[in-house]
Amino acid sequence: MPELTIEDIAIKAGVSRSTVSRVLNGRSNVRDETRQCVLEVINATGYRPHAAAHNLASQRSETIGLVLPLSVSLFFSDPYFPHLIKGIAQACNNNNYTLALFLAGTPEDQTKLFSRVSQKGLVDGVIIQSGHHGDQSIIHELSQTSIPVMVAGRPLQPDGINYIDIDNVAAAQMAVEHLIKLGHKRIATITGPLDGTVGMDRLQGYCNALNKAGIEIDAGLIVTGDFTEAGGHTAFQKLLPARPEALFAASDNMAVGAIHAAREAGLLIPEDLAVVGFDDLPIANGFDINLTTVRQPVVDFGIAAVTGLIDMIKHGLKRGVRICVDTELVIRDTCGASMIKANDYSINGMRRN
Amino acid sequence: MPELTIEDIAIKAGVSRSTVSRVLNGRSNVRDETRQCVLEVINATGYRPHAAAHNLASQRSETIGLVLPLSVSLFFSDPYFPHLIKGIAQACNNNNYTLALFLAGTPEDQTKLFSRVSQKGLVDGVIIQSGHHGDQSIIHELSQTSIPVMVAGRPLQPDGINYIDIDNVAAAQMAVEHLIKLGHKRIATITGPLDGTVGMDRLQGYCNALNKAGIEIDAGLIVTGDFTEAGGHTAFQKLLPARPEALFAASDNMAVGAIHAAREAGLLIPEDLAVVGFDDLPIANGFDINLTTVRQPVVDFGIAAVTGLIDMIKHGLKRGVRICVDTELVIRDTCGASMIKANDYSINGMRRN
DNA sequence: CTGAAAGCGCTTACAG
DNA sequence: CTGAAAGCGCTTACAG
Repeated sequence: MPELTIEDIAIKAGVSRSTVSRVLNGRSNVRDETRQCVLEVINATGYRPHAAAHNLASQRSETIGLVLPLSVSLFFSDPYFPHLIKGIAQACNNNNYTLALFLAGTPEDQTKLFSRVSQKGLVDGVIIQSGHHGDQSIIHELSQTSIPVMVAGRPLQPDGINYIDIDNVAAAQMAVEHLIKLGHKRIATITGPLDGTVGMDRLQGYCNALNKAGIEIDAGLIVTGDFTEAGGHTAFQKLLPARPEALFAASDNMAVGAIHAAREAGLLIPEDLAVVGFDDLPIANGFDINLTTVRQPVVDFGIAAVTGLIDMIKHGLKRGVRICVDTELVIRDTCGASMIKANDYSINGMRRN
Repeated sequence: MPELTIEDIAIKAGVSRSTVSRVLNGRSNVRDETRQCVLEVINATGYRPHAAAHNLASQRSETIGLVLPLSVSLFFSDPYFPHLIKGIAQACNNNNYTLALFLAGTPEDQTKLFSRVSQKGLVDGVIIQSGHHGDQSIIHELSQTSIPVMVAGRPLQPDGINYIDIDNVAAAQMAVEHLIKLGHKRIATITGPLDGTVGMDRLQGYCNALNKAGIEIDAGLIVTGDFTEAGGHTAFQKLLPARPEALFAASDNMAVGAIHAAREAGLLIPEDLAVVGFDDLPIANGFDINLTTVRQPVVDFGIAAVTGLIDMIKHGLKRGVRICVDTELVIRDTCGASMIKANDYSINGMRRN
């Protein structure tokens, strides 16, 4: 088929370009009969407007950029990111936005990224994943431009920055409080990397729960992990001498690794070791483990990030927006029988301001 | 800073818009002195041309689309995809292309995808991941448009289609031949899903090797897996009664799962079971397993896909292009000592036509 | 080597 | 409710 323009459609429909444009953009000021006629021609010809022409004339690219900075090396091992991307892609599709992916592969990429992403006419808004220290500068640089930015995950210095996050402190606290209510005292934790807010916050939640219960914090029960299964395996081997009776792992991957390590050491789950994880991603780890864990709705998280961003794109840039997505404790088999219902623990209400 | 246009730069540099445009696009027909002067103004002002205006006037979007169809559910569990995306993103960055990601989340997405991707002025070319049967139609539809398409992985009906792949048959055959040379006869395999070419081809390679060595194929030694660690674990439990002395797993994830299952059954690796995997992704599984495996250079694969696509974008659409990326057998500890050097096995030369 | 001018294919006040 | 016209910010033959 020949490359049709809006002009061709106008002629075929016997109207002006303006009218075709109005129909295309769903404006209301078109007579119903005219609209039908134009739509018929569009459907018959399979016409789709030229994206670049539309973008130039309307000064909107209908494209959202997703920036994954260097430090997101977990991109390669953590199923979190595919699910996040799924949510973001889905929300983009539903809102007729195109998703542009900016993945920093090298430090040079990272520096070039800013100039590419902030090019006029390329993206209408940006979602950027918060990582560790090295990525803070690009977050702040982007947030200072005139283009709307939503950060996924609380950045280290959140002042004036729009971000979406779950309440990692409260979620971790609720997980550990569950273990405490079951009567455990020697509760260990395998943390995430402590150079990012996620790892820090979940450790804070662990400490809060112990403090609140009047249990002394024992450094021998805290080991730093890296969110991977292998990391959880290694970490638990380090914890073994401390003889924990319960474990809060800051990710399901680490929980699974730790459980394997515990079983290799002859421990029974949950009899000898009660375990709570964190994530509950849609595609679980399989195996024969039915993990009690904190569910974070990653896909919905991605959708909410896009929705919040589009809101700014359409209604004007804001600063200091915070979106909090709920988590929920999902009680399964790795903590033993329990009378406590899961929804006693859910953190209520998606809050925004 | 104000939104500068090419006009502003022209005025500041005391030249015409045409000349600024030539400098921006690296044309040679500009006096050196003039070029320097323009570049200085550009650097001083931080000017970047408006993407949409450039796209419209030049009829190039400098954007590549990556389509991940529905069936790529492995997207959520297989580290293959992040690495592929890394290679693609890196090559896009290096060639100053933007990467647009089209991820089909639902069957409705899948049908809408075609119309979005093929919109004029949006992408200059498309890379689409080959999956199983359900995705063949979108591959063929896209390949029939006037926009260059490169399929990642051989599609089921490859006629007239451009694709890039590794030689899965030869690679699997080389892995199994290694086991045969080590003296093994009862060689099992855990395959990938058999509704895609990857799983089919690696099984074919396994069969080829056995046939060539005059070893009878025993259906009891063949179990279908799903490329995941948990799947490999389950699959090996099914293989146990058949008492294999060696195993070719069609992915490293499955190999790791199988090794865990074997150890749980009291088998020693490699003494009781020699294992070869497939993938050797940059970020391995950790653990204490030093896997002998077939290395496929996924990142380079992504780069080659982009390079091949850009070649078509710049030098005209082609049909039936085939790019083959090399694999290599990497001998480590899971097959026992061996005198055979790894590079005796490499499949030589990146071939193109 | 450089500039004036037409054109890329849309959108959007403006006028009616 | 509809159309003529200007404009979005570039690129690219064409002429010199």
